[in-house]
Amino acid sequence: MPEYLWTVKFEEAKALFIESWGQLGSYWGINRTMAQIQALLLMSDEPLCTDDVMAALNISRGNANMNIRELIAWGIVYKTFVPGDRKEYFKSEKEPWEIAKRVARERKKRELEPLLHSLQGLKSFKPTDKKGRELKKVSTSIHKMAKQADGMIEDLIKD
Amino acid sequence: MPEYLWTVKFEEAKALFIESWGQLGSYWGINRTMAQIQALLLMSDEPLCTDDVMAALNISRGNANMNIRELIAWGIVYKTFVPGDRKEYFKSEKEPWEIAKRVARERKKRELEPLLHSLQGLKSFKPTDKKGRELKKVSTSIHKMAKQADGMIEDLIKD
DNA sequence: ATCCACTTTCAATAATTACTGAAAGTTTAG
DNA sequence: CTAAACTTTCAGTAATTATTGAAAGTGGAT
Repeated sequence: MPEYLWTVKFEEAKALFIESWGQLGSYWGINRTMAQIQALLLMSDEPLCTDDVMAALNISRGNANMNIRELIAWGIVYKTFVPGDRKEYFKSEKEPWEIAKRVARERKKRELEPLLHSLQGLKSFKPTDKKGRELKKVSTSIHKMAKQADGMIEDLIKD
Repeated sequence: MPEYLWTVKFEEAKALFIESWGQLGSYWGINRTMAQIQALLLMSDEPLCTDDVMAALNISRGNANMNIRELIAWGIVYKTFVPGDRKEYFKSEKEPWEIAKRVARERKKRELEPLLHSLQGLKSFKPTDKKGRELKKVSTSIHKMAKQADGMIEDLIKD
C-alpha cells in the first residue's frame, strides 16, 4: 500500500477524533479549544510542549497556555519534563474513567455545590400564603433532588 | 408580623430561586433565560402567558417566545388553555425526576449520539504505525466509554 | 372581507466569551 | 550579573451567542 494512503487516513482519523472530542466538550461543560488540546494530548504517545500544541491546532501562545493551565487545574493533564530540555511538556491522563471522574468532580464543585448552597438559604423562608407555599414546595423538592444528585456523583467519584 | 416582612422575603426567595436555577442551566446545558423561564413556571401554581413571563423576567417578546418554544421542544413545558381566553398559557412539568430525565434524553440525542456516530466512523481506520496504533487505542477506549455512558443514560431515562 | 388579538420571525444590536500577540515576568546557564 | 529560553499576563479584538422590537403572519369573530 502506498504510504500516502495510510498517511491521509491517519490524518483524517486524527482530525475527526479531535473534532468530535471538541464537540463533546460542551457536554462536559469545557470549551472547544480546551477539549481539543486534551484530545491531542490523549492520542499522543510522547508529551507535547506548548509550541507543539500551538502548531497542531493553530492557536496562539496565550490561548494554548491558558487552556493547558486550565486542563492541569482540572487534573486531567500533567506537566512532565523531558531530560535535557528546559521546556515544560504535557501529557494527558489516559484512563477514560479517570478523566470522567475528574470532570465530574470539578463540575460538581463549580456548579452543583453553589446551587446547593443557595437552596440551603431558601430553607429559612417561611411561606405565609399560597404562592409562598408553592415556592417552598418546589424549592424543597428540588433541593432534595439536587442533594440526591450530589450524593450520586459523590459515590461515582470517590477514589 | 407586618406584611412587608414576608412580602420581601417571598420576593427574595423567588429571586434567589430563579437566579440559582438559571445558573444551574449551564450544568444542564440550557441557556440562562430558558432556565429562568422554567424556574418561574415551576414555582407558579397557575399557568402563565407570554406577557407574564416578559414582565417577570424583563425580557422581550421575541426572547420569551423563542425560549418557551424551546422548553416545549425539550418536553419540560406544556401549552395549556385558560377557558374564555384566546391567549396561550404555559406550565412546567413539576416532577423533578421527570425534568431530569427529559433533559438527559434531549442532550443525549443532541450531543452524545453525534459523538458515537463519529467514533463509529473511526472503526474503519486501520493503523499501520505507532502513532496510528496509539490513536486507535485511545479512540477505541473512548468509544467504549461513550457507549457505556449511552447505555447508562438509556437505562436512566427509559419510561 | 376586515378587524382584532394574538403569535412568530428575523435583521439589527448587545452581551458574552474566546483568542491574539506583544510586553512583562521568571528561571536557568554561563 | 546578564543573556537567553521559556512562561504568564492582559488589553485589545474577534467570534459567538443571546436579545430586542418591529414587521409579518395567523386565525377567529363580525
